[in-house]
Amino acid sequence: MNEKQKALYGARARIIKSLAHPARLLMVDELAKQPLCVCDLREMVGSDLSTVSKHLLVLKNAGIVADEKRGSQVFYSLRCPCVVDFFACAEKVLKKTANDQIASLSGMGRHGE
Amino acid sequence: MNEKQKALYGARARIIKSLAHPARLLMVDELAKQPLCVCDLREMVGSDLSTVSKHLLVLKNAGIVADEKRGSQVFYSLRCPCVVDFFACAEKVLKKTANDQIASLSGMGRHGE
DNA sequence: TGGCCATTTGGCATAATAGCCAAGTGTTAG
DNA sequence: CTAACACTTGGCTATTATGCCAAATGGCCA
Repeated sequence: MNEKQKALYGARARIIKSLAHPARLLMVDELAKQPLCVCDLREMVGSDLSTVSKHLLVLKNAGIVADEKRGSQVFYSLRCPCVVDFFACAEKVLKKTANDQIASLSGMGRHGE
Repeated sequence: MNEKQKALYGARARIIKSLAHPARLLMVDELAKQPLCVCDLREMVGSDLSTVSKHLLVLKNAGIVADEKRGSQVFYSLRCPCVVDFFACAEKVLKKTANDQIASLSGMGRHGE
């Protein structure tokens, strides 16, 4: 892995890593429908407000969401809607894994495992 | 976030998290072209063999790759090629971030920042 | 069988994350 | 000005991830 590759994959990894958390995925999912303020998201996630705020900072630093102040509230919105496509792929992986497990079970008598 | 959601987003997060590392992204990128053995990947990544092996275990546990023993070697292959689509989206995020930064620079005189 | 090769596993030190509470900042209302 | 609200930041601890070395495993060939 040369310097150029290190920079390229490092940048990609930072973005993907910012999504790699259940609460942040939920927030992205909700923000795909409409912009929401922190307190809305706090209710959905169910964690401490400071925790939610920090998760949003992670997403913001990665360029996933944008923040906009409206009065005393801060609304977050999805900057790149393509990230929700990650869900479909994750679902495919899960489904394939489940299918393969079932297949290996029904094939047990014939070719071991 | 109720129990059902927790399970759903937790499962998705586990998959995405398994990809959230530069070395693993490189390996996925290479495996998208062809199956490779651990020693091939070790050369590409440039880390210790044991490190590469552990990265592959992470990907395997997430269902991203499959392993197949051929003689004394172990070949890994991509189980769900859709994961490479993550790259395109990550690229979009990076590009948009770069564009927005340029835009904010040229707009500086007019609306501050 | 002995030895070599490819790979995995154990162990450990270091670093990064997560999440809570408490304190700080900024905004609106009275 | 003060109080209440929305949010962010600091600080701390617990958990998890990373990556190396060394040792263990499994296959292949003389």
